[in-house]
Amino acid sequence: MTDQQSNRRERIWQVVALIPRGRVSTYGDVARMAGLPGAARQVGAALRILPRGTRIPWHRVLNASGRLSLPADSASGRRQRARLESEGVSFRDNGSVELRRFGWDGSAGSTLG
DNA sequence: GTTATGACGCCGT
DNA sequence: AACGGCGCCATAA
Repeated sequence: MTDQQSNRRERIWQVVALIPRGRVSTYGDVARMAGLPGAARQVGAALRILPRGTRIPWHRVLNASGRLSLPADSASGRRQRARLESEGVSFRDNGSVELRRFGWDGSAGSTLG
């Protein structure tokens, strides 16, 4: 693996690290913010391999529909939801989240759901 | 080099 | 709204 590729991974982590507590983003947006438009799947792959106990707020990344991409019944899925709720993020009955997306600058104010 | 496989996303039906 | 199909990008087999 070239350093380009590990840089790509680290760039993704770096972007995710910027998502403030209580806010969320999407795989696609993270990819774009990392300068990797269209590489949404790579964001998921990068988050999947995070070491245990990482400080990267991986749980703040949702899919474009505003829902968890992790199976809701899985251990990590429940962990993700619990962490989000502990940050004040609330969910609808359908599983979509009710919070604003973290985006570029102040322009991020759209409601997801 | 080819073919699966995914924490994805968009569009048409 | 739900589903399926296809594109996308990197890895693994």
